Amino acid sequence: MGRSSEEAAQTRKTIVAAAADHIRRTGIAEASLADIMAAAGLTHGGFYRHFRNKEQLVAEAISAAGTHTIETITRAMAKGGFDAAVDAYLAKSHRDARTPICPFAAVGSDMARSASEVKAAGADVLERLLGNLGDGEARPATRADAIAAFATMIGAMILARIASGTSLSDEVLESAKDHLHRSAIGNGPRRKRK
Amino acid sequence: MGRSSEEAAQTRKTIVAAAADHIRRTGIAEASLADIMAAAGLTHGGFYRHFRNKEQLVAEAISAAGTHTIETITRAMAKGGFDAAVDAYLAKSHRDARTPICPFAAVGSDMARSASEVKAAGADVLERLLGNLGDGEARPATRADAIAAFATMIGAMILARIASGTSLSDEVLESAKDHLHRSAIGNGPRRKRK
DNA sequence: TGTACATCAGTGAACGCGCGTTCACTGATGTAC
DNA sequence: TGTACATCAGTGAACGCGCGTTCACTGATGTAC
Repeated sequence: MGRSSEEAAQTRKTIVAAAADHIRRTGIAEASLADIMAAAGLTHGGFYRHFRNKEQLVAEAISAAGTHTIETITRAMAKGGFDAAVDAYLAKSHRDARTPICPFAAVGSDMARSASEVKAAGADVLERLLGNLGDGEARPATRADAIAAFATMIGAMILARIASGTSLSDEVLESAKDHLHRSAIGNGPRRKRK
Repeated sequence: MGRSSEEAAQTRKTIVAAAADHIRRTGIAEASLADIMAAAGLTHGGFYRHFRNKEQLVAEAISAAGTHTIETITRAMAKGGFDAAVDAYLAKSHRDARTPICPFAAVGSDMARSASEVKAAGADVLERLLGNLGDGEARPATRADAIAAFATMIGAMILARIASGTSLSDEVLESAKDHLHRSAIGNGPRRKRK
C-alpha cells in the first residue's frame, strides 16, 4: 500500500494524536505502541517509518497534548480571567474525564522519570504555558505567581484523582480553588514582571 | 529452608520496605516483583507466600512510604514550623534524591491510575497527613489551607523534576517556596477549624 | 525428654503473555526518460 | 504523452525479553505424643 508523502504526514499526525490520548488515559509505560497504532487505524509494524523509537513518539505526544492544554487555559483566561481558568481546570468533569486534558496531571510523575527527550518536551510545554499566562488582562501578577498557581492546580488534580470517589476528592478541588481565588494572584490586570 | 513465623513477619516488612524504595525510584509499573524481591535478598518465587498479588504489595508500600513522609514533615514542622517544612520538602536535595521521599510526588500520577486498593492507600496517607498538619504551633490555619499548601508542594516537585537540569527547575522550587512563605498560610499559631 | 510429623517460608524452573523492535514483503505513488 | 522503475508507507509475522503468576519441591521449625 503505497502512500503519498502528504498522506504520510497526515498519518504521522494521527499517530501522535492517538498517542497523546492513549498516554494521558493509561500512562506512558502502559501505553503500548500496538494499541496506539491500532487506535490510529494502523498495524504496529509501520511505526518505525515515522518515529525513531517510542521515546520520540512520547515526547511529541506530550508536546501536542501540552499545546492543546495551553490553548484551553488561554481561552478560559481570555473569556473569564484567571479565576475562570482555575475553575475550569479544577472542575470535577476534568478530574473524571476519560481522557485527562492536562499531561502534567495525567502523567507528570511518569514524565519526571522518563528519558531526557521526554522531560525536555515537558519542560518546553511548561515554559510555553508560563509565557502564555502572561497574556490577557486578569493574568497572574508575576511569573513566580503563575508557577505557584500552576503547581497548585496540577498537585490538586493529582490528589483529587487519587482520592476519587471519596468526599476528600471534592474537598481537595474546592480547597485549591478557594485558595487560588483568595491568593489574589490573578485578580485584575497587573504589570508583568520586568 | 523453613523459617519461624517471627522471621517471616520480618521478611514481609523487608519486602514492603524494598518495594517502597523501588517503586518511588522507578514507578509502579516499572518496579518488577523480581527486582523488589532481589532487593529484599530473596528469590521471586516466594512472593505469594506473603501477598495476594502485586497490587496488595503496592498499596502497602505506598502506605509505608507515606508514613515515613508524614513523620519527616511532622518533624520539620515541630522543629522549624510550616516554613521549615516547606523548605525541607522543596529542597534541591529532595528533588535530586536517588530515592524520592514523598510517594505523591514520585508516583502520584501512577497512583491516580492504579487499582482502587492502591488509590485507597494513597487517600488514607493524604488523610493522615492532613490530620498531622493540624498539630504543632505554626501549622496551616485551616484544613483547606493545608490541602492547598500540600498540593502546591507536590505539584512544584513534579514540575521541578520534569525540568531537572534546567534553570526553570530551580525557579519552580524557589517560586513555590516564596509563594508558600508569603501566603500567610502557616505564619504563627492559629486556631484549628472547628 | 525424645521422636515423628505436619507446616509453611523460601527456592528455582516453568507458564502464557505482551512488550519494543526488526524485517521481508506489497503495491500505489511520483519520477525519469 | 506513455512506459519502466525506484521509492517508501504500511502489512503482518517473527525476534528476544521480562513480566506476573504458578507450582513441585526443600528443609528448618514448632507441635503432638
